[in-house]
Amino acid sequence: MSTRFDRLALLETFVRIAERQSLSGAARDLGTSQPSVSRQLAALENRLGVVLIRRTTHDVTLTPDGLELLADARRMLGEWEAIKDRHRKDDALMGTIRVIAPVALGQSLFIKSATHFMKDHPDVTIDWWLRDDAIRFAEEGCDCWLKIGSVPDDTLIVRELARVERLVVGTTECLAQHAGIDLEAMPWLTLGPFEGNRIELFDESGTPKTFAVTPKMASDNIFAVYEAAKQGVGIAIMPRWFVASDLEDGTLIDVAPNLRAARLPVNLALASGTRRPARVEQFCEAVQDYCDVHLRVDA
Amino acid sequence: MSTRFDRLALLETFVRIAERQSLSGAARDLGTSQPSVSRQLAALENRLGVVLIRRTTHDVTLTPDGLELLADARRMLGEWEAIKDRHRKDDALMGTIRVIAPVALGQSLFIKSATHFMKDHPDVTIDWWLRDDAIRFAEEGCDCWLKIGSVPDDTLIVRELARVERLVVGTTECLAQHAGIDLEAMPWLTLGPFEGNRIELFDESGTPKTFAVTPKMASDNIFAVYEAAKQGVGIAIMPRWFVASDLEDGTLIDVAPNLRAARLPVNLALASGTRRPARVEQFCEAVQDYCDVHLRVDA
DNA sequence: GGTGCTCATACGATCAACGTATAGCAATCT
DNA sequence: AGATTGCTATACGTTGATCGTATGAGCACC
Repeated sequence: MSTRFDRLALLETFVRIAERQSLSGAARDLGTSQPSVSRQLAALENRLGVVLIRRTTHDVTLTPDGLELLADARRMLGEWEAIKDRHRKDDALMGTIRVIAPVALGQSLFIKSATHFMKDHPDVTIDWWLRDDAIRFAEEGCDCWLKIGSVPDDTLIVRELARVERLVVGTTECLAQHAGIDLEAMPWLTLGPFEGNRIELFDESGTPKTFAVTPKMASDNIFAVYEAAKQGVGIAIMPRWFVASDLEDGTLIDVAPNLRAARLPVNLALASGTRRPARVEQFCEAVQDYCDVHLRVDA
Repeated sequence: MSTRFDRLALLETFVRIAERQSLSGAARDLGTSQPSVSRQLAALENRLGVVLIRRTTHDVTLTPDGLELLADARRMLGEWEAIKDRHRKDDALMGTIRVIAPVALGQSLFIKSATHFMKDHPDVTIDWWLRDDAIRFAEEGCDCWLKIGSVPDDTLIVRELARVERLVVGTTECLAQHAGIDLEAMPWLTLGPFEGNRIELFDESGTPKTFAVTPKMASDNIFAVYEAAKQGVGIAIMPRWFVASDLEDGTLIDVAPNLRAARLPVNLALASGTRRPARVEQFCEAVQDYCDVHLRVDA
């Protein structure tokens, strides 16, 4: 019974059901009928001898077994894609890439890399989700996760893209206004997630110096901090790439050229598995190349 | 057209064809008809848009694309098995495990581990191939490769099972016969693949001493060397596990207790991939456990 | 040159998966 | 509370893809 389904298709509809949290929704996505989806799910469960999805009339939830399968299914489907891609002579990529990136980086720096990539590959769609909270990689259907700082999930493959240099910047007006004042006593603009009221900077030799500051403004949004700094409200620690043009035209200046904040690693995480679809692989390379140019360690 | 085949089944028949080097042979194995196999292969080639197997009337050869696919296909099929196994509540393993082992180890030490495993799991079949020559892992359909010395293929996952201690042994008669003679001048029985006419031994401090010997016998078979040593023909370097019982009952004795040959690593290699069938995983564990008991570093 | 094997193609037959239609059910709306 | 809407599971007839059998063609070995 039901031994004639395409097993990969079964996994495909299962993943779709899990993502849409609905059988009929998945059917619409897949361009088929709801009974067909229902049958396929039943067939998969029969083959594995496990209930994957607990379904009430209005609700659909994955069982622990289903959750476990979800990651495996996604990986296998990716590998099949990779097999297909591998034998394509023309390198016209297609399909969709799902990326999760931190908001700040995702709406400014990396989006440029992504748009370049889409221009180069017209048939590629990118799902570009910007989120700062920790993600559960196994549950989200994500091909590529950009993250600042370490990646907590050790089932993922991690590639370090860069370690961004961070420096203290402010306007000349602001500095003139507080001339002669200790760095610690300056009006600081701090970024929530990475700094508290204690700021640590390193001199050329790498020895740390901590400053206990009372921030004039604290924000969880780097653009807000950036704007405030440009308005001359205070000084802030900013990544060099973020303020590179401002440093060039003098809008902002390097307040403490001999002091630097700790470099923040920017990582790229991928689901494990030996092969990935060509579009994912090439996208990662493109991001990496972009970082090598725009986030180079000595830039 | 032909979009209704089970893609994994397609891969399955492809692998079978590649292994049997024949369409009709694969058909016999799979319990189906030859035209069906022919159609499935054609369907797979159509889907990938590549010729996988060049077939004449009497000969069947894989194209480079086909060879490339072979490894990927095997991995994917293994992962599907793993998915199935993972959800089996009963831990009754089944299926067949293909193992390639060196002749000497495979016919004596490891075979015991394998038979134990088969007793524990009645529905598991083991293909037990003993070969000393280098194998092309990608081409052979092998789940688990036991090997002495390093594994040349870096696409494989390698686990070191043990580093076997090797010592110089001989009979008391043989020693008495050549009493007072230099170790170098003794009648040596050497094992081709690992020793030439220059033998290197290490003292307790680990400093090497080389001996230029003229072997009384050289063989590529450790059992031949072993028998010759037991007959008192000469002295030989033997792994401790191989002669453990002889050392206990005095049939052979440790000729140079302060000298040891270099420990030989025994490795277990697996095809890469994130998940393997439960039977493979458990077999590897069983082998590992067996080695920990019978090949422990200090034994 | 015959024989034995190979793989590819042609042709009905079968049967599994499809879509449509229906029943049952829960939550939300009126 | 009753009506409505959306959901999933089952029943049923149909379709069409895959199947096995039969056949054709080609190479190798005797």
